[in-house]
Amino acid sequence: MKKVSSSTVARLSLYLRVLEDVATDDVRTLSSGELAKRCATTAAQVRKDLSVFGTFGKRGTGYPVPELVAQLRAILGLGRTWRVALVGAGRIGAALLGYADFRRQGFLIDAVFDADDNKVGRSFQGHRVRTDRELESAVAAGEIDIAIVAVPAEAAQDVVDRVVAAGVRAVLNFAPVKLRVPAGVALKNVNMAAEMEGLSFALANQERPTPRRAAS
Amino acid sequence: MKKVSSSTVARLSLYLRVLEDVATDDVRTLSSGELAKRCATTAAQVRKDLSVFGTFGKRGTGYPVPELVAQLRAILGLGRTWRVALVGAGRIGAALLGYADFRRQGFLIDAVFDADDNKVGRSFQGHRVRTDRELESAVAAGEIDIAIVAVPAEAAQDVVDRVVAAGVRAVLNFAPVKLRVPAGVALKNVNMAAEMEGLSFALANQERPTPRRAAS
DNA sequence: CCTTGCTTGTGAACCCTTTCACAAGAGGGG
DNA sequence: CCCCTCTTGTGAAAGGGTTCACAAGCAAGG
Repeated sequence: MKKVSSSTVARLSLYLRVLEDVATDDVRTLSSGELAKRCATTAAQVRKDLSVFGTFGKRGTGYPVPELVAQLRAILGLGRTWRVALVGAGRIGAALLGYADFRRQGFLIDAVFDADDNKVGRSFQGHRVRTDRELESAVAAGEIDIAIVAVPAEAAQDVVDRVVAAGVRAVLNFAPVKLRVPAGVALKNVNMAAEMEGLSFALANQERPTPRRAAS
Repeated sequence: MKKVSSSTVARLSLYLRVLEDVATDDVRTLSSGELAKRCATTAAQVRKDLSVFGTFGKRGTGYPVPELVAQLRAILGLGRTWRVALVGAGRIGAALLGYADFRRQGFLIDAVFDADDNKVGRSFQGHRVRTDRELESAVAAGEIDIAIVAVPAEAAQDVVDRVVAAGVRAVLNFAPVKLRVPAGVALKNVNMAAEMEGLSFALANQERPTPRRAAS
């Protein structure tokens, strides 16, 4: 398979969500322009993104919604359940445990770990917290596909090294640091602090009020 | 001020974190190469990023850590407190309320809103939840700088329209949709579902095991 | 004071992503 | 059956961001 940029994949997620949404309104077909409008992008971008994976549209008509939904789900690998381990049962970890969307999309949180012995043994949202020391063995035995790292920044690299050694090949990191993973391991970051600082930067460096007409 | 790419700003956040970290070890000076290594980027990238804002380094020596920390904090607008409104006191919202890092970095959650009358009046982490109907007036009166949108996808665009109309010019969106904001309003997105789907894509389309030596 | 070694700052080259523009194709109406 | 309109798929152009490569500059040691 040719190389696919991660921005393209991120947009496919959006397209899928919008398509599933309009499908419930019994829309049978949607043009790239319509889809683009609902995803805040351009028609050309939509077509380029989809064309990477095949020819799904019909000229003059647009894209058949139910078929495209099925195709996107297949492309994104959403046809199966992925087994997820959550490392770190702090506030963020606990919030994720209750995030119903995850299970709906096929992500099953299968094991929860924490290094704090006060948390070990307790249950959150029906998930019993296990000790950090069982991490490697449980991950290796449980055929975990994805690890979510929700531990303090200092501990994050260590955790990711351990889960990767235990066979995990996809990691979602919430710690505000750049993690190093070997080639062949997928890594995504969610860095709320950095996003907030980006907003801070934007506010601090905002141009003085443009009294002209606001653009779209 | 010239245009600054948002990837540059995101990296500045990382640099700042690393620099604050090494500063506690009483490191006085750090080269672009060292900083790059700790941020998983390149020396040239570090220098390019910093050069956008001025000349901070000394040739032959590197960057003076305490001074650069101060400069980065100033650039990112972290010298002051930003007033934040949280809209949506669900799981994610509640997790953010307890996120101590926010306050430490100068983000003060000043008001919490929810549309669910069962939540209104209750307190989370010392923040009393107010009714969604007070949103506009409270935001306008409270001189809120940043709105965090942590409501269901269907409600997100409406919320952002309302807070923008009430004068907010920076928004952090957790809903899994692309929001539209007028020019002059900064918008950042945190889309966990999309990140997970990106991992799913990576796993589903992973090359067959490369039995060769793993690259760095 | 001069030489040597190291590091910055930056134009230029490179690469990747997005946008443009248009030929090709589908469908509907007369 | 033909024409007209609409939309896709895609090469080519444009735009941005990253990497390269090197001159300029600072420090330390002899």
